[in-house]
Amino acid sequence: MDMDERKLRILQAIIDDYILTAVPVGSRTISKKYDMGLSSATIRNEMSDLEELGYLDQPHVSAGRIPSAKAYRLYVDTLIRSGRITDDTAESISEHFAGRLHQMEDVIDRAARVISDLTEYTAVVLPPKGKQPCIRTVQLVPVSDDAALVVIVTDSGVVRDNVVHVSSQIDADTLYAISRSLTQELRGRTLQEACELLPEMIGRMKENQDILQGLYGYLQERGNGTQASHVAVGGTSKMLRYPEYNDVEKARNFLSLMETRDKLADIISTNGGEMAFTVRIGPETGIPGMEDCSIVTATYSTRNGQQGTIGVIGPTRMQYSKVISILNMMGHQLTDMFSGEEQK
Amino acid sequence: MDMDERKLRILQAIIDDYILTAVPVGSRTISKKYDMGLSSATIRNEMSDLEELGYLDQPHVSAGRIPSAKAYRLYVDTLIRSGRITDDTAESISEHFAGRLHQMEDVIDRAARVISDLTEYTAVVLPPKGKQPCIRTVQLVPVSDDAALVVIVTDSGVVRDNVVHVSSQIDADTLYAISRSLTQELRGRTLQEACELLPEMIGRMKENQDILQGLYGYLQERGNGTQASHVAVGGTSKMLRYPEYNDVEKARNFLSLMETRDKLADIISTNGGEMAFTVRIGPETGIPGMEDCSIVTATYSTRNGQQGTIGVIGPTRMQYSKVISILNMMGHQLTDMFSGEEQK
DNA sequence: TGTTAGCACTCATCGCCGTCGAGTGCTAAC
DNA sequence: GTTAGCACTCGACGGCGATGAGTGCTAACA
Repeated sequence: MDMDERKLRILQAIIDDYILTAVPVGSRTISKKYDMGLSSATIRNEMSDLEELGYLDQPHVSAGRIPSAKAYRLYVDTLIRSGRITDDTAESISEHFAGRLHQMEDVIDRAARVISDLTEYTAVVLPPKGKQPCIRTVQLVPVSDDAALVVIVTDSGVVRDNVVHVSSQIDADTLYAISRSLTQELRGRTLQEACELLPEMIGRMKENQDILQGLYGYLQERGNGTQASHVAVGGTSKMLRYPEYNDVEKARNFLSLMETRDKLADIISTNGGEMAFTVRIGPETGIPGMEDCSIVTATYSTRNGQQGTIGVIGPTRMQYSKVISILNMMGHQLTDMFSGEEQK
Repeated sequence: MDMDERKLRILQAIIDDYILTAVPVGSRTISKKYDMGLSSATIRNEMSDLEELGYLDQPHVSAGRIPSAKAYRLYVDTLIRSGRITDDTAESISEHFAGRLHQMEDVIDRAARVISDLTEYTAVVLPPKGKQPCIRTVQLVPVSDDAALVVIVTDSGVVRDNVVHVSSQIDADTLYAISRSLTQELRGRTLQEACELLPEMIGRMKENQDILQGLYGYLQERGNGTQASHVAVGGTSKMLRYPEYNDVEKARNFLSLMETRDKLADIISTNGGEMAFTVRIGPETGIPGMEDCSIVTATYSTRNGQQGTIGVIGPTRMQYSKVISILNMMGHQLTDMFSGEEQK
């Protein structure tokens, strides 16, 4: 026994229905609501076959069937292949970015909110990351009599930094001079390279050692781990709308996962990196306690090839087609924003 | 009939017990667990009086009593007056700030997490705000050939800024010169004043008009509203630990409130501003749907007198003494950090 | 050989009801 | 003023039968 056209149509109907209602779907429902021209008895036989094939599960003997992870997988794969992805929300997305957004974090936050609002699921957005950005300019700005701000501009166009920093009574012009020489020495290096280079420089430049020391300390910290710093999450509470999370215990689990941002970043960041989309269904996520969640992710990229990730977390019976289409749009939108002129 | 010493002691015992157990407390419990030297019958009479006085409520005839908002109010007031606030977590708090924190936002975030971890409730931290900070330095840093970054350092010691910005092919030295003259013109002004001043300057300086235009646009946006931008929240999901939020409906309400950061900021920011503490109990919060929440807030201040707020949101039967003591410590800690040397 | 009608069977859900026990209010005695 | 005793209330819990959705199987039909 194997999959034929009719089985496929029935499976499709079952999945569609289950996504809508979250209730185990029975043979009668299929034969009536989705006029197949078949009686419930026939559907029943087919459903029995589908169960044997591993596409359907039965919560208990006298309940309807629910799609298994394998079924969703098939569903999603054919969905993507057939390109059944609507574009009707296209302008809606760019509207949401109407106001000017300066900081990258603002963009990320906004994106998470928009995705969540459009999909009605929880959304996560990771900032671009990838090959280490190169330093373009280093500049010191006086903050108070004994502190200066270090601004490091990298070639990702996005400015990552500002650390504050002691030094004994230096006027603005001197600081500028120091900035110039720092820029000359460090331009084109990655942050890590700069970090390795600094000890030697500290030995060389005797004056202003304290500034360099501070810069060194800052870079060291920056290098280690804090990479996955700003994860934007939108619509955390939306998950509670779905009956599968009516259990308070489950809800708490989910929410505390959403709160530990670094774990979340790990989960969302697609290890592959090549693919436009990743859809992980239920157990495929590999996260204990998320067996009835699915995670859909897409990537966007910046001018210099860094990649960021956007993702949606929802119940396994998620509206995949809608979610994928929205992530698709949003990915393009973000890519445009980050590769276009920075002024936008 | 009025409040006497014994009634007070009984009320205290009831509140203590209810805070611990979240279960309506009966007369027998009081007479046995908190040896008052009184039989349950006597307690019963007193409880009846306390109910008449409005300090106790009865969910239904044959259940125990639960403290009313009025009772908590009394409890908190005597608590604060008597200074029953322990200091045992003092060093624990400063430990949590061991790693150097550069950005104000990092401090705020960390503070929210620490408060939440120590209290076991949801914590909210607002950044300092108050009188408009004055500009100390304006500096332009080249980002790419046709964009520059504006860094505005204010006297709050905290640097709030960076906007990116077009201009046609200017080299670093010219940018520095422009920065100097901008600093000269704008030093000591508030952001709003600067905003008003700019149109005139735009007329005067013919070259580099585009930079000024961009700066103007940025300041205008910055002035309007986006003040309450970065609210830090910690331990959102902690609220679900408490039986009063076992209802999914309630939980969702609460969580979506936590997600709309601007509303949250409104709620938390103490309008008085003078007081060290604010404790709003149940209906006192004035927020529909939060009748069984209490909000405790405290303030901290920065070097130049700006004030920030830290707060805890929990069930009305919150451990007020613990919460107040922790907020107290944390307030001092933050005040120290923001008024001390910036290097910390 | 595939489809369908019919039927017995399963099982979760719901409302009903009696029991249990915590807690109260009242009264009378100390 | 305090306490013991007692009747009473009422939510929580568990057992029970009815209900109904849904299945699997069998036999008849095209």
